[in-house]
Amino acid sequence: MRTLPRRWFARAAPLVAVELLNKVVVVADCSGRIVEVEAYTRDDPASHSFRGETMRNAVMFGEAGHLYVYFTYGMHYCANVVSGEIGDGQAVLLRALQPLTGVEEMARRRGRTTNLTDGPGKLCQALGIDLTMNGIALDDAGGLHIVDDGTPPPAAPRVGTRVGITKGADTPWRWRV
DNA sequence: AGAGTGATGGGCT
DNA sequence: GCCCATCACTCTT
Repeated sequence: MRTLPRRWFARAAPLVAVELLNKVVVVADCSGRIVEVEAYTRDDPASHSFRGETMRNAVMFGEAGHLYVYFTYGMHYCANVVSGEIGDGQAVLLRALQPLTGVEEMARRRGRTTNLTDGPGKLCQALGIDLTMNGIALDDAGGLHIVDDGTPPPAAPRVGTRVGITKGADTPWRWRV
């Protein structure tokens, strides 16, 4: 059971994404196993970093192992883990978790007892992630960290392509357990 | 199980 | 203005 150090994330986003599967996200008493992720790189038209650095996406261009949180659709937050080296503009979006601990608290935050963390906006609501956590380091005390409990990444994760991008063939992928 | 749709607000062209 | 890396609700197979 070790908290992943920030340097662990300083590799290419697609690689970090696959290895994040089956790791555990911990926020205070709540935790969940990562079962779906998506990698975003600088050359991906769907990536926030595609059009360069702005005030909003600055964290994504910073040091790996930090949390990039953004607000979208007028009501949802999404959490990403910065990867690569400084300036790369790479991140991995946390898309879904399997709830492990603190289920009651997550249910209270969600206002329901089912489908607590099966979507990027849902897991942020369940874990209480909002813009105040944007930019925090994942190996700092408190806040959010990601731990390895010994469960290996799946040998053959389900891979999915993304569609709906106007530019040509899309490289970013989505991995599921 | 899957398709359609309204809610809602900040960021970018 | 228009676009979203969304969600939940509703109605249809």
